[in-house]
Amino acid sequence: MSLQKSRTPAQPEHGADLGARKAAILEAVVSQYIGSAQPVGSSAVADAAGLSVSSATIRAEMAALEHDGFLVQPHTSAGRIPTDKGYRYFVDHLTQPTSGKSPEMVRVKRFFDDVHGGLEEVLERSSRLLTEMTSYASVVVAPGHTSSEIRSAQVVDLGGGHALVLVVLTDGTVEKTSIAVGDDATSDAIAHASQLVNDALTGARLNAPIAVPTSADPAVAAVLNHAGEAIGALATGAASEQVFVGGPSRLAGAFDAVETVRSVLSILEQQLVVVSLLRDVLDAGLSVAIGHEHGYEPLASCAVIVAPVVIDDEAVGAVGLLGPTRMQYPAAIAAARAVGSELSGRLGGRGGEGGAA
Amino acid sequence: MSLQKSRTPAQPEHGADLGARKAAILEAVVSQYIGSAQPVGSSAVADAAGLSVSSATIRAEMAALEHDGFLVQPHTSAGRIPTDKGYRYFVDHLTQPTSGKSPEMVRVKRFFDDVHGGLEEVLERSSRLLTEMTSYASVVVAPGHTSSEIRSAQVVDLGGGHALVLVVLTDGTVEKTSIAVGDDATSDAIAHASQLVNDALTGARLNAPIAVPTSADPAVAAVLNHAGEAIGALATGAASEQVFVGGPSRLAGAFDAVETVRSVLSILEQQLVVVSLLRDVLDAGLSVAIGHEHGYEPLASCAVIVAPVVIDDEAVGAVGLLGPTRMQYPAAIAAARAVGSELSGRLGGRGGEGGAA
DNA sequence: GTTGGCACTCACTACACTTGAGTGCCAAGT
DNA sequence: ACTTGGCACTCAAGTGTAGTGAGTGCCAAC
Repeated sequence: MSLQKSRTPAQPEHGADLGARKAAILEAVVSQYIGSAQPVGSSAVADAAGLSVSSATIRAEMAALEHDGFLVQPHTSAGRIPTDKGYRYFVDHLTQPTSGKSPEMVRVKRFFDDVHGGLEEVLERSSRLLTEMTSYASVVVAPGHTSSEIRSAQVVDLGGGHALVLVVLTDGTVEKTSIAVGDDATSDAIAHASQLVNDALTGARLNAPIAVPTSADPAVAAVLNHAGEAIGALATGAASEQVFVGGPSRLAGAFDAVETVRSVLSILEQQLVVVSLLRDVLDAGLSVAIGHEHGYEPLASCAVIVAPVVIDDEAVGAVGLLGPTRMQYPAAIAAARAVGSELSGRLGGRGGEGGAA
Repeated sequence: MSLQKSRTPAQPEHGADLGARKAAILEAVVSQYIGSAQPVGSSAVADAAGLSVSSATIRAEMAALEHDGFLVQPHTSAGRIPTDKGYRYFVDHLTQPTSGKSPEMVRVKRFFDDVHGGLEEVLERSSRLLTEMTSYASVVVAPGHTSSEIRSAQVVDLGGGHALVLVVLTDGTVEKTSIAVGDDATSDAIAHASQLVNDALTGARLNAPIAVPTSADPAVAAVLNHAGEAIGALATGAASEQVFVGGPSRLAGAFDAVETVRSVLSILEQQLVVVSLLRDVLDAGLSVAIGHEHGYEPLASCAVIVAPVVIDDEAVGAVGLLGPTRMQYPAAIAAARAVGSELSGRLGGRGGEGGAA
């Protein structure tokens, strides 16, 4: 019943609380299973692992690993498969934390050097980059604009009794809503209102209460009234994050049960769920959540890798990867971290782009 | 060897060129197969169809239908399955073209009455509506802005040597790019440039060559230069359509081969391919393309339903549904048509929204 | 032209049997 | 106290044989 450090007091251990040999065996099982998706038997481990012990010894160790919850057998006469706990140990202890200049880092860096364009484009292409590098589904959650400052605000006459309210933020994004102003609003009144709105709002913050000006001219006042409502709606709307999901089709190949595929895909379609999933994982202080570790039952056979997007020491967004529990953790983690940190640099450095044309 | 009208010269036919009874049998097979996904046998047809003939007669007719390419047998002792040609006949002749006020029409109309918001939101929610009504994957291709007129154009200083060029179009959409203007561009110079750009561009059309003004002031001229390039890029960018894909997870359940699911999903992720698929089908004058009828091999087991979005007698966009060949054609067609036409009305009527708050 | 009857085909299931991968245990060796 | 080879045991997967039943095609009779 003793789970932790026990049973291997004399071994020269450097793995952690598992004993070097058990750790090596666990690693062999996990890597082989990740590669083949087939249960791994004792002789396969004996052949592969650097240990020079017989399969019988390995069998004994594997039995212990199973007893301790790191491995399971699908049926009596089969090899072993890692449990969530087994994968967890693998990522925590058996994976060296991205030694220096990983190839992923290099590739991501080069990619970001080449990308130009607006915020949305950068985010979307980041997500595509992630799925291409890892062949898992990727998620990029963009920071909301809670703390952004308004650079410019306008009301543009669209004709036909309608106008567009648009607000430019310091990070280079534009929020807009169209409003009905009624046929009697002259374009002069709209232009006047626009001027007032711009003067009043420039420099304000979206998350602070916003004071919309009034006017003595009733026509202008009417427009201002509509615009005020619209801006209020914009402020709440802009606070919510944008989500970019990339490469869900990659998941279809990862599972063999169609039902699993369906439920996982349908989760990915619900952006709110995805966002809170990532947030939950980050809040729990994890960068990897395996199987049941995140509470989302439909994703029980998935692992989630998350890396925060950090600006000024504050996590404002996240990038994530979603794949089967038997996923290529080292590469995937490296990729997610690299993209997360590059994105942090890019977004933190400045508005969020790199020049047109 | 004679395919068309023959062999049933004496029958009171109103089906078309197949004979009323064959048509009824074909219809029974198709509907039952759509429902059950199981091959349909002669006795099942005899029970279901309104015909009062024995299964032996039905067998003979079914053999003829198979000979003519409307049905196939998966193996000798199985029932029959419709071919692409069989489905085609079903949709063309055995489906009354949306008699008046279909429930789909009603639901779509009510939906559009309730939806408010900007163009993108309307499109996205349309796509969601479609997949919810039909449980197939939906595609909404929004019109490009080729013929839209510019309502307003501005350059907004973002600070840090960057600025945002934004163009508001009559349809209420906003196109934007950020540009690097260099640290020496004063906010006065940018404001001045913005004024010039707005004066020059308001009323112009994006698809016409755009003349960007110049200025004697070198600082302003530099900004104008950058803005000019950006606007050129915007014009080409804005011409391309926006694509909204909804509910791809619905496809996972529709096929049992994982490989099919994967390839179909990956097609759906390539927006360019989706757009040309819809365009091809429309150009061929079809509203339904079944199996191999569209040339896209990976979608050979899919059917595509398309309805154009028409403004001023010109097809500027499209809505589509993608499902297995054994799909609920009547309902799906009705839904696509309804959404297509409502969308046409909405977009054609005016900028593209319905008032905020 | 329709129908009931009938022989035939063939996927599917069940069952028994074999095979082989893999285990757990144990007694002997270091 | 570990390690190891040996051995009995388990069980999924593959193979061969029947039996079953859905469904067909054909044909003679109506």
